[in-house]
Amino acid sequence: MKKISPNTINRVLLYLRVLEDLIKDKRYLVSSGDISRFTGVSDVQIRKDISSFGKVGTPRIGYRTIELKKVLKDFILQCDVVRIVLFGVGNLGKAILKYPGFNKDRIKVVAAFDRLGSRINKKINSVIVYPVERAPEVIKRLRADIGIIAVPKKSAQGVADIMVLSGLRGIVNFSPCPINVPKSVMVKDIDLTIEFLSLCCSIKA
Amino acid sequence: MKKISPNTINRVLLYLRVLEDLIKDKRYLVSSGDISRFTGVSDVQIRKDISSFGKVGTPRIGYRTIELKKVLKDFILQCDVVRIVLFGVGNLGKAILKYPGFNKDRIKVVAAFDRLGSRINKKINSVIVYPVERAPEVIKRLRADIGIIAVPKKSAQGVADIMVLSGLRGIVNFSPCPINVPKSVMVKDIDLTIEFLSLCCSIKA
DNA sequence: TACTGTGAAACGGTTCACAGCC
DNA sequence: GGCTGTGAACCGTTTCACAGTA
Repeated sequence: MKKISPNTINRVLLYLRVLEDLIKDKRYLVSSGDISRFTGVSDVQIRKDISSFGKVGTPRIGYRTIELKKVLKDFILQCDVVRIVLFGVGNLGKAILKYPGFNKDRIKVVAAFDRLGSRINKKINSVIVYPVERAPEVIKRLRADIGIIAVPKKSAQGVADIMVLSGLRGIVNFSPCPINVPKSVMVKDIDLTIEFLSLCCSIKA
Repeated sequence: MKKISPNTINRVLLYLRVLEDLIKDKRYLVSSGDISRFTGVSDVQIRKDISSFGKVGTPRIGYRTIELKKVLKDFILQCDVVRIVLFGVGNLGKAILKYPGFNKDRIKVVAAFDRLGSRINKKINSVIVYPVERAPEVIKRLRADIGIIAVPKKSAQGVADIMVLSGLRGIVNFSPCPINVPKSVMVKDIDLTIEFLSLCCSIKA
């Protein structure tokens, strides 16, 4: 069992998505070239990624979709469902609660938290909004894995602290500032401003 | 003039943000160690990044914030304001239109587009929603640089085609499928589902 | 022929170690 | 001492070239 890099994980998740679509369309064979066309990843890269999990394809034929899906899933995703909690039910938070792409991938927002009294105890898309104080208790009870920070900048670190205390092991941080957490907690920053500015710079080049 | 990688661009944008805060606080000197603490980037990396733009710091003292800001800005961001257009005014689109972080960084959403009659000709946060058909004309008139795809998966490629035709050179794609565009157009995919699943996998490791 | 699998080479980015400077 | 700047070493990832196979 070797360590597999975040980059590879992302790519494999793309392959899995393609495989699921193919299987739904009753296609049972696929080549690395096909997957390349669907994902934009080069075919060599795809073969390298897959071969690191064992020999699963057959030369001249390709990969059997169902088998490949099973192999990739076993290595990548032992968890059946991802339970996430949301901090901050503003515009962005609400959009996440209503995001339609999660269901089919077994991602489930199990609770939301906010400080504003007017938002608390409401249900949004059948997710209950709790006061922040109840976070540790609720998170432990619902056994959430990952938390989303969708609060204003100045509250971000405080929320992150609560998340760590509550036992979350992964954080997606939408706030435009880096947060400080123990190394054991994985953080993924998604900073919209930086993304736009960065893209803008790349264009000029 | 050397090429500078997207990674570096992202880091430099972080430095710039820190510098602006420091200058606002009337701090005129800063060391790479300081910036490291604020951004999480290692101090050596920071010095490497900065030194690729010339010798701007002074040993024993550090960098002068105002000067450094100017140097970085000149290399990174010649554009004064980024004009973006939004395709798809659903939950996510609305959240983007209301995102508060853009103003201070001179990112401006100049127009939005949708197919739904009920959304068209409304103003959201003082941005007008046009019918998709008018996109090429409006985009050219407003001289937008970058477009956002916030439409359902099945419409994503069609919207991307319109964007390319309209002359946009950068696309931020929130839809969960890769889009096909000429190499001259820069694409940044932000796939929420993949992000969550990926984080989940990293946790298990 | 058309595909997978893989060792080797090439590349790019990060870290290290230290020179230079005040 | 404390800081910047930089060539060299290091590491991981991607690409190349090709062996192997039905």
